[in-house]
Amino acid sequence: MDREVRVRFAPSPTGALHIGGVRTALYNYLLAKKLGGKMLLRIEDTDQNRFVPGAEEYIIESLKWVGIGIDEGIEQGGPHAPYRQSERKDIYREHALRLLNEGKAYYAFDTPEELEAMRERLKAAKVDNPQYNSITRLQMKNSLTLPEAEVNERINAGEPYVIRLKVPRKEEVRLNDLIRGWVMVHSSTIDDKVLMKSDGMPTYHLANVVDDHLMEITHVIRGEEWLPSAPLHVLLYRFLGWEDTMPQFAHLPLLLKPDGNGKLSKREADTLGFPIFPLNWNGIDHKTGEQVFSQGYREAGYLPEALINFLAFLGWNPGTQQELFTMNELVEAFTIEKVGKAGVKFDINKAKWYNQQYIRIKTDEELATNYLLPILKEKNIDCSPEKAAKISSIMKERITFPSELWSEVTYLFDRPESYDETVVQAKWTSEAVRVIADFKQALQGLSSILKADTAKDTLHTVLEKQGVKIGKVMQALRLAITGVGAGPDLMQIMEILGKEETTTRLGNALDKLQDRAK
RNA sequence: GGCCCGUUAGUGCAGCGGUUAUCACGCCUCCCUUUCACGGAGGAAACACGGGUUCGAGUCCCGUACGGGCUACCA
Repeated sequence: MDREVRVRFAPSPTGALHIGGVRTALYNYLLAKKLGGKMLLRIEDTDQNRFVPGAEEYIIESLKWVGIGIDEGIEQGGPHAPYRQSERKDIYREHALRLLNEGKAYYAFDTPEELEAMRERLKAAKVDNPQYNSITRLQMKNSLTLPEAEVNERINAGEPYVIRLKVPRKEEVRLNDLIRGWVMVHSSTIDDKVLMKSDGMPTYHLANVVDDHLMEITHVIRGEEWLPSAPLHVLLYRFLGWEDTMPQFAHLPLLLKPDGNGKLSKREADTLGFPIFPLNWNGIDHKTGEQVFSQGYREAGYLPEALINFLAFLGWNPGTQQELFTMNELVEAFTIEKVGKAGVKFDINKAKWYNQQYIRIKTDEELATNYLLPILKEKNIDCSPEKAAKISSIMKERITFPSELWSEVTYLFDRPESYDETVVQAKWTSEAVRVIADFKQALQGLSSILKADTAKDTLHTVLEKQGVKIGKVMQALRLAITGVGAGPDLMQIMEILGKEETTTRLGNALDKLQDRAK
């Protein structure tokens, strides 16, 4: 029974794609590629109340950005189209009816109020887990308790109804999870789940099982929140006669809050100051109805390869000591058995570290054209590609986000207006002033272009002549040129600034700070 | 409450019956250096607890505690 490996990522378009969803998609993708299989994207839009316009496009764009390729889905089509569940209603209905005819499901007419009353009644009677099941269904309004004639009458009259699964009273349901091993659940703890809602849409459970079977899915990799209902799904496969081709299940540990307890939420991410969505998202809050904006990882300056590497290591580890993996290397190294079982606390620091690593392996030109130049253009600052590459070169080992290519060295584009007071007080000495004055003169006497090497030689000549050690003046010199006390190599900065600009700045500093020397 | 899943340093992990318990992030110290970073060398820091099984347990079993998930005509 050698089937082609087929996995799916099946999000609901109820809003932006959560970062945990990206990880789930990633693990699916890695497994598919590792095993030479296919990755499908299926949109599970069966809840009409929670449907959010734009969410589907957002999901697609997010996956593209991080580099998770889809083989079959709404964009690329495929042999099992449509890949949007709302367009497959007839298929689900057909299967629900089949279960009905075979006595494995039944119609139920109970109103929400009646269901609520039933739960209240059971709670009052100290029942641990109030549910619609093999016992309680006998007291409810359904095709098991009502005469057939009445059932038909109600349906023909257009009365709302749902179709429920007739879960057996006493049965052990087992499933062998790829990550957790055997999980056993007694059918008495599973209730008679609704399969078809009164609006004609299937619930997740039915649609999921039907589609996974029809789409020939071999591995279901999803979040741990689905583990409790997995036995129900096993039951559905059995009732539909599909048990021999039932996919293998793997339930991923959840992403938890960095501190405290609970699963990672948007609210928590907001207060801790890191993104929860891959891309910027403009949406409306379901509860308040207000317009809300969330910054995405992309816009916050995270590189997709860094995000992927970080996410891959949240709950998975290759067992070696390699930390940096390209997508292809991840594919190569991935095994589902190496996925951990415990919930994972989300630590944004590690993501930042990965970002640094990936920035550093980019070429100066890449950094310049993809990040620095666009920023400068937006700020209306003129800069040659060569100069931008040079700046990238001296900055890339010092930054976490590409935006810092500019923000950390704004003095390369604007002359300092003021000087860091603490540095002035500590380092602006009369000795330094003498050296800077001489250095300025020497620089002016230089012919043509200023290179870092010549700047250094020139400085040393002055230093030697005056008998001053370099350590005594460097900070002051840096202050004069940049206005601040720290930054990349000063000689490189002078080269970038050029002779004219450097000497002008030295003159300015000498002027402005002339009374401050100690 | 009930059901299910889990528990190695602050965080992410390695370990798959016998190790001085691995590596990385973060933190601290020192070195390098014109500063800050980078880099290098060190350091502090963990098997939740209690019972078993075994010559031997972080590794297997049971219990407790703690954490998480589910408990909808949401996914």
